[in-house]
Amino acid sequence: MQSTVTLRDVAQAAKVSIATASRALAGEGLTSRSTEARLRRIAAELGYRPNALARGLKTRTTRLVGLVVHNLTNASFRVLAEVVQRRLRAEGYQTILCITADDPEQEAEIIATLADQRVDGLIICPTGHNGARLAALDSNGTPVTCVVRRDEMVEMETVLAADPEGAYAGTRHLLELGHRRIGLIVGRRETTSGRERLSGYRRALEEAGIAFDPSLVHAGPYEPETGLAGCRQLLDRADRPTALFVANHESALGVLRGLAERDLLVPDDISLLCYEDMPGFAWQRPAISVVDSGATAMADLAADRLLQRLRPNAAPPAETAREYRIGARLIQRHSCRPVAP
Amino acid sequence: MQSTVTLRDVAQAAKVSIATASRALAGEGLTSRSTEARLRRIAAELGYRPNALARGLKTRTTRLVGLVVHNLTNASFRVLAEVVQRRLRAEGYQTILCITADDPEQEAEIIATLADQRVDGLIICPTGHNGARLAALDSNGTPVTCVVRRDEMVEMETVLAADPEGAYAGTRHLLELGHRRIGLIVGRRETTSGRERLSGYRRALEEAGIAFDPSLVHAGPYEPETGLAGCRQLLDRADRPTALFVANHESALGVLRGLAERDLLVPDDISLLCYEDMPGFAWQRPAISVVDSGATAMADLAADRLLQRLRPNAAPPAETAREYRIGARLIQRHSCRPVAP
DNA sequence: CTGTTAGCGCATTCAC
DNA sequence: GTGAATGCGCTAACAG
Repeated sequence: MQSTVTLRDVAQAAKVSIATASRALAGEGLTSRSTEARLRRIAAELGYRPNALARGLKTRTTRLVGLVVHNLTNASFRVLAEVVQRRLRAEGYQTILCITADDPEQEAEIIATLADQRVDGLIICPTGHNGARLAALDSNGTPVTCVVRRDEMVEMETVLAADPEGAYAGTRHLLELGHRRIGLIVGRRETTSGRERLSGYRRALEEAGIAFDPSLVHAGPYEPETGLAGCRQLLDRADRPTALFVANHESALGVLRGLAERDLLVPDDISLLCYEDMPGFAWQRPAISVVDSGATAMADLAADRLLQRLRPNAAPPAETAREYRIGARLIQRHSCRPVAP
Repeated sequence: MQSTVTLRDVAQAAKVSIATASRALAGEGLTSRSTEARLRRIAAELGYRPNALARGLKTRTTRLVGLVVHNLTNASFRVLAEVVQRRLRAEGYQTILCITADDPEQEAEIIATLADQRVDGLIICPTGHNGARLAALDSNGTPVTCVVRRDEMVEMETVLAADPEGAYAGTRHLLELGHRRIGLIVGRRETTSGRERLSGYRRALEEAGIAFDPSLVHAGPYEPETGLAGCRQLLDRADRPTALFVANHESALGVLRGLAERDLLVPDDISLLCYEDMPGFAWQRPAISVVDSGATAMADLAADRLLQRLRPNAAPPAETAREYRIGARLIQRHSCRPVAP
């Protein structure tokens, strides 16, 4: 039992006022060299640690930031959590991780609680139903940075993947290999990524002069089951697609399963391209080609942006919130092959 | 700009003292029914939200708990993060998630920072090098619950998987299918799980009257590479094992890869059993049998234990810290088969 | 049942 | 360069 050594204890031990102690330990040359050193030593000996609550109450800054995501299963969120956490800690911030399950009500409650804790900032993948709350927070001086999804209701600093371009590049790649019937498994239209990836796919087809065939598209929730269902649906067609573009990342497992069910070999029988890289894809046999959406870069940029606005000096309130896009990259491995002539 | 409405604003608006306002909103019948209702209404109208910092400073309780894990890649940690987060939030606690990367120094810093924030409690998978700090925290009134790994240096409440029994059960299963040469890929001896799973494996062999052959064991860090290396090593033997028990969970990907390299079919050419279930295993083709170490149950129990000690009434300081074990379960899918006669 | 008074631990203004 | 005093927002005695 030793804890709870306060600034006053340090001051008493050093026979100075508590104010001096505070200044010495702040260490910005507000005290004499000697007392500063002395106080520092005594504080260390006593094991003094400033009470973050008291400090926060006084300074109105907690060095806490909230990170709000839908889950930790999705690879992007996982990367986001790890990267943001690390980046912020390097700058002396603690990360409070919260999970909304993509539920607006939970999200609302979480935002409120985070505000109660007086977090200094917030990085969030919004559900899209609490934009007003986020905007209020932001304009009250708590910077909010959105990631992965945009909240359509309101203008806010947002870091997104370049999904239209990524899906375009992926489809294009397949097209260049000679594929004409490309099945697409994608997220629902209600989500930014679902919509944007579909649009990239369509644009690539159009440019290639291929008519868009809605029956080649299977949209569904972000779950393996979607992949399995989509796979079956597409494979049951008389004119089976020669390539599958799995642009709903969580579906990949289901698609792999569906392909195995039909004893279809990748890439001999069918080409396979996925969206969003993850460790499993590279270890797969054959290793699966992907459009890497750049989760790490997104996380880093989100951290950068927030950190930037967190710095005391800066803070031009909002020259209209900017949107950032992280470019996608095609990573060719061994799951795509030219269509047989 | 509306924020920062304080208790005083509410009190003034209601023309009562700030203390009365506090009591009314606390709502434990310390005020008259009518004023309570009135204050509650006014507070809502004004959008009053208590300042968690001020409250924490006063009450010495923050409803913050720290969750410290090595990473978010490991399935157990992911489950831990999701479950603990959800369970605690249901009880009004926020979770501060921190990642140590299994590095004692980072861990030490994290523990200190968490203490600075005056977290009410801590759930941690310890590196094993900061036991003293954890013990100090605990005996200072901040309950600490360890999970997944035990800190050998010190007695503390700990929730672990029943790894010896799990490994025993898994090995036993393979034995009962007639396998005699069972390759084991496992974590390093320095880790609790590495040691314990190895011991379970050995015990099962002994009971079956089979001599332990160290060359059938490949121990290594928790990475896919370990699986690949182990797989190659074991498969290169003249007397190739007829079954592989992958008890270092992260290695599974590498093992799958290694098997594919050699064009070995599971379960026809070789049986495969993994430790720790994860979504991918069930979706694999063939679906992979596993010893489920019960990550969810562990997370729930850890949350239960901490919550229990967080309740105001309870707190018999420490009748010698207890250790809990979550039983493992064998889940049979389609990756194991009797050895050919 | 309600108001007054005192801090929680710290940073900071104002004197000296 | 240092000390005394003030208050951040809230809860908890202590009176009335």
